[in-house]
Order: sequence, then structure tokens, then C-alpha cells
Amino acid sequence: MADSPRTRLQTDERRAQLLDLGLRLFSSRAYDEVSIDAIAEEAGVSKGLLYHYFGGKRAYYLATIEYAAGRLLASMDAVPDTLVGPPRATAMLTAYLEFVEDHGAAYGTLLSGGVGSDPEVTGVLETSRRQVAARIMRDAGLQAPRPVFELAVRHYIGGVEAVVLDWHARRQLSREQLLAFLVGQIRATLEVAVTLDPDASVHLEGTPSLVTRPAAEPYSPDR
Amino acid sequence: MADSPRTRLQTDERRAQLLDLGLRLFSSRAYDEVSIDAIAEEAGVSKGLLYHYFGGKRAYYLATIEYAAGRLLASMDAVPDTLVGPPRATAMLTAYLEFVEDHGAAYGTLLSGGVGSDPEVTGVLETSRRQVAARIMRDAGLQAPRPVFELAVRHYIGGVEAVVLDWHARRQLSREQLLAFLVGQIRATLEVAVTLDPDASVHLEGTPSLVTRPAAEPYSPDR
DNA sequence: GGTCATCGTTGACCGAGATTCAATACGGTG
DNA sequence: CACCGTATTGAATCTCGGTCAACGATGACC
Repeated sequence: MADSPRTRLQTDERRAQLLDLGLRLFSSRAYDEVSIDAIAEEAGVSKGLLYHYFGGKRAYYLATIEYAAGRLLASMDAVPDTLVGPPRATAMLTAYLEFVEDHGAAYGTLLSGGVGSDPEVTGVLETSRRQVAARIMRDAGLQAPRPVFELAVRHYIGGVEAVVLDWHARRQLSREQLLAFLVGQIRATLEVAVTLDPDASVHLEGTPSLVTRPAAEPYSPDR
Repeated sequence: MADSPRTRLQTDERRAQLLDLGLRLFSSRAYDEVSIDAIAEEAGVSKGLLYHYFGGKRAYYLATIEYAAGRLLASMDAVPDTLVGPPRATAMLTAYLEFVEDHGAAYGTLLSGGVGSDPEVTGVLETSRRQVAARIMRDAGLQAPRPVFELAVRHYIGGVEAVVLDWHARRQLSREQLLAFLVGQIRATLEVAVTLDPDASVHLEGTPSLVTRPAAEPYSPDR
């Protein structure tokens, strides 16, 4: 905190320190409620240094998001390979929920809003989502790209983000209920995808199947 | 465009003009890429006038979102009551898609990002979503508040937003495929909810049912 | 047709905060 | 202990949202 004036650090150290701080600050307050001055002061560092390390405020924010997304993905990848099927899904989602709980509003501020429609920001988020989607695809046993399944998984992830955000804000349901829904939902979503793309080879083994007639004639809208 | 200096309009006209402009501007560029000066110039009006009509930039943006959300909801409510079941869902979703196509990036910028974590902005969006959710609940025949179903519908809406955004950006699938998925998905989602809350009375009649054993023992996660 | 009040409208001004950059000094090296 | 590379500084600048007292178009009233 109260350093001697001008403490000189290794580039990596300083960068890491600033990213941790960014994660903390942008967790509790919105992008434009956090001024560069505030960040600099909190870090015990001059304003100019932030510009030296990152190109500007926007870029700093972007780096913070990438950092956060990386940590989230890492904690999901920490789930052991031995787990498969619904227990695996449960473990992945638990890791997700824990990240959200650990970082409080960070999740909302970082992964769900922040600067908003800035192309670069949404780009980082989209990359992160794509990586999560890849995990899900892999665990479902899909190899080749299947547009319908990509659609389905994208829907699922979007839903998870919305629901988790809501759950975090106003705990209507228990964590167990939330998990039960989300685990059931991923299966159901993949089953809908199978209905529309019956040729894809997915393995949906695992306890709770809702489907008994896999490839019913797909419903097609008027026109 | 090149008006005589100082054109005086009725309050309502001017306000409507400014809202339309806002919708157009915030559609193509992000919130803080559009300066008050730019808006004023584009409108052929002084900066001060914007402050007269709306309290400030944030409030102006907020009003624009509310305006857009209102139009979206209105177009969904234009679906005739005579349609029920999957055709109704299809019609609602079609209205949704048409709104998105008509307003191009507006949808992405306004309903999916914008200022981001600003409480008021997310509040407006959340209100809008809640109204859509209420439509879905009604159409599903639910009366009393059912937390599990609220969760499920929130998931669905979140997924729809994500998927439609993606679809609009990079047309991977045909509109028909997208609709088929989304119509199948709402049913599947409600079925998952029924699994977790079997007492709720929903009517899921309509062509494509995936369920044959409605209330299987719900899967419960470890711990 | 002229005068007057109303209020839609203006534009110069202010302050906060993002960005720049030439100067500074810390820490390792000889 | 002097020196050098570079991490670090902070004052100057610029951009942009926000304020406010004055202006003038419109319509009412005589």
C-alpha cells in the first residue's frame, strides 16, 4: 500500500499485479465508474504506468477480461477426465458456479456486460464461449463440425449465463435445483439437436433420458 | 438535413425524431463511440436540446432502449390469439426474428450490450425479458409463479438471444432450421422443468413431444 | 396587423477524466 | 562507485459530457 516512492518491479510481476487489481475493481464497479486515476491510486502507481503496460483504459479492461476468462476455463479444465456423463456435467457446472461466487459481481460485470457492444470485448467473450462450447462438444462425442449442434450448444451456454447471473443476483432456488435443471437441460438440448440432425453421432448415455423415440419426424414451421 | 436555423417542432415530434435517430445511431456504433455532439449534429439540433428532452446521454440511451423494447414486444403481441401451440411459438419467434432483421445491429447493440452493467440499463432489459417470459408462461398455461419454470424460461430466453445474435451475424443455418430448433427447444425446456416440478400444470399439447415418461425420477447431483 | 408571453432552442463555457510524452530515478552490471 | 537501460513519473493536453443564461419562433389575444 504505502510503498516508498517509485518501487521498481519486474515487468511480469507488475503486469500480474495490475491484472489482479483490474479483476477486483471491475468486479464491483462498472467500467466507467472506475477512473484511471482510481486504478492508479489503488495500485500505488502513476497513471502513466497503466498506459505503458496496456495501451489505454479500454485495452486494460480487455486484458482483464481475457485474464478472467482464462481463469474460468482453467477451473473448468481442472475437472478430472475420469468423470463422464451427468456427473461430469455437474462438476463442470459446479466449477462455473464457484467461479461466479468467488468473483461476485465480476462475473456479471465482466462476462455479461462491461463495455457492452465493443467489438473487441464481445470478441473476447465469444472466444471464451467457443472454448466452453468445444468442451461440451467433445464430451458429447462430436467430432466433425455440426451447425445444428453448434446452434444448440450456443443456446445452452447463453441460457446458462442468463440463469446463473439471475441466480447469483436473487437466489430463488437452491444450488442443487439449479444444477439439476442445467444438467437436465444440456441433455434435452442435445436431444433436440439430434432430432434435427439425426445423422450426427453423439453419445447421450447417462442416467436421465427423456427421449425414447430418437428421430421423430422433425417439426417444421409453416412455410 | 440542412434546415433553416432553429426549426421549432412539437415536443412529441421532436422526441420521436430523436428516439428514431438514437435507435439508428446506437444500432451501428457502440455507446461511447457515439458522442453527444455527433448525435446533435446528425439531428440538426444543438447539444443542449438533447439535455432538454432527456436528462443526459445515459438517459437518452435508456429511453432509446425502452423504445426499442416496446416496439419488439408490440410486434410479438401482434400475433393473433387464434394461433396456439407450436404454430404460435413459431409466429412469435418469427416476429422476433423480423425485428432483429429490420433493425440490423440495433438488436445486438441495444438488447445485448450497450452500456453493459449499468443497473438501469440492465433493469430495462430485464423488464423486457420478464414481459416476454410472461407471454411464454401464459401460453404454456401456467398461472401461479413457479420458480423452476421461471428458471427454465429465463434459460430459454437467454439462449434465444444468444442464438439469434449469432445467427444474425453469421447465417450458418436457414431461418427454417433456426425456427425448428427454437420451437423444439422451448418444449424440451418446459419438459425438463416439469421433470423437476411435476405438480405444475402446463399444457404441452402440440405436435412434437419428446417425452413419453413424464415424471421420471429427477436426476440429483452428487451432494 | 401588431404586440406579447411561452417555451423550444441555442452555443459558449466548465470540469472531469482519458491520453501523451519528455523527464526522472531505481536496480542491476562492470 | 559510476553507469546504463528501462521502469516509472506527473504535468500538460485533449476529448467529451454536462450547464446555463439568452435567444427567437410560434400562436394567442387585442
